[in-house]
Amino acid sequence: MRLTSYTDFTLRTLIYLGLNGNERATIREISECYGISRNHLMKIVQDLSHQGLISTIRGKSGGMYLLRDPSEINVGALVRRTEADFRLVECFEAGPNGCRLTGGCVLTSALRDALEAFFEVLDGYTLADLLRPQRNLRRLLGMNSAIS
Amino acid sequence: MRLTSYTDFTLRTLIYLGLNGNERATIREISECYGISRNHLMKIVQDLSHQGLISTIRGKSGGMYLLRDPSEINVGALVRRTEADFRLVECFEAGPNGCRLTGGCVLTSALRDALEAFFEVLDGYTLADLLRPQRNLRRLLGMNSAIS
DNA sequence: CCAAAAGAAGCATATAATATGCTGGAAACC
DNA sequence: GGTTTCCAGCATATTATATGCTTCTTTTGG
Repeated sequence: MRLTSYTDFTLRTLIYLGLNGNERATIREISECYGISRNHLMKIVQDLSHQGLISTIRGKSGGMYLLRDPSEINVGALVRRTEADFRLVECFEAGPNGCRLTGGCVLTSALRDALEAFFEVLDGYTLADLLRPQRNLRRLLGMNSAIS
Repeated sequence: MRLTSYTDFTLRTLIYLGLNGNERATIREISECYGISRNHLMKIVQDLSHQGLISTIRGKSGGMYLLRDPSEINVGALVRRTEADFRLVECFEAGPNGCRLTGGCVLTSALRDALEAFFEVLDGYTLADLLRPQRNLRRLLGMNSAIS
């Protein structure tokens, strides 16, 4: 019962960019700030770019920045996308080799409901909510105290 | 975002035993019925035994059976126990190498709330609820139509 | 009493998902 | 033109989990 670090890093990257305002941030900069793998972050950044959430610019003095207002980026929707595998139990996919109880078992629907409840909570948050303690977060990341 | 098959098998074993009434069931019997590993099931059975949910009897004509009424076995409580690792994201454990945002980040509490919502749904179910379509389930498992 | 059936326990190995690394390429800027 | 940065694909490492193996103890039926 855990999310992938892919999801974790996706959220943290968006937080970074949200705090960074209009400045461009590079993959190297973010990966070093959080102490995470540059390669891994690269794929995350590409996904965010394909989703239209950020703009990436190559070359010297390149980098990335948020394309949308933080209040328009919903956390639940984001996690649903980054977290690919929601098969809580084997029987979620009723294949030919599935559980013999498939079709009569209440457990599957109970777990689906529980998962839905999980996401409904996250649906109540946007990136803007995560950025709320802005001054404090910027300090924690060692950003300049002036907000752009 | 998935549960371990350990949790899955635990629930399925309890369903089997619930349907099996007062009869003794062996590990071999259950593992063959569901097509799962006997070794893995052995550990699950031992855990269930240690938790006091089932009684196990060694030797010829041995086996196991439920000790408690299905309505007293809560699904949420069960999953909380079998699922050991709830560290949704790295920052759940605020170690020395943790995320730099620890302490100011709203994400952690959002995820905790979401996890709580997940379990609250499961807390609403007992094993008895899972056994409700009893006749149908017994047929799916190829059990005798007479209920003990 | 003995042999077979069944669970107990510990350790070793396999599998699969995920994360990380590496190499080469292409765009943008100075 | 060279350096910086993102892009893309593939290869490897890591980790959690699941499975397998061996030996032992208990129980019962013959």
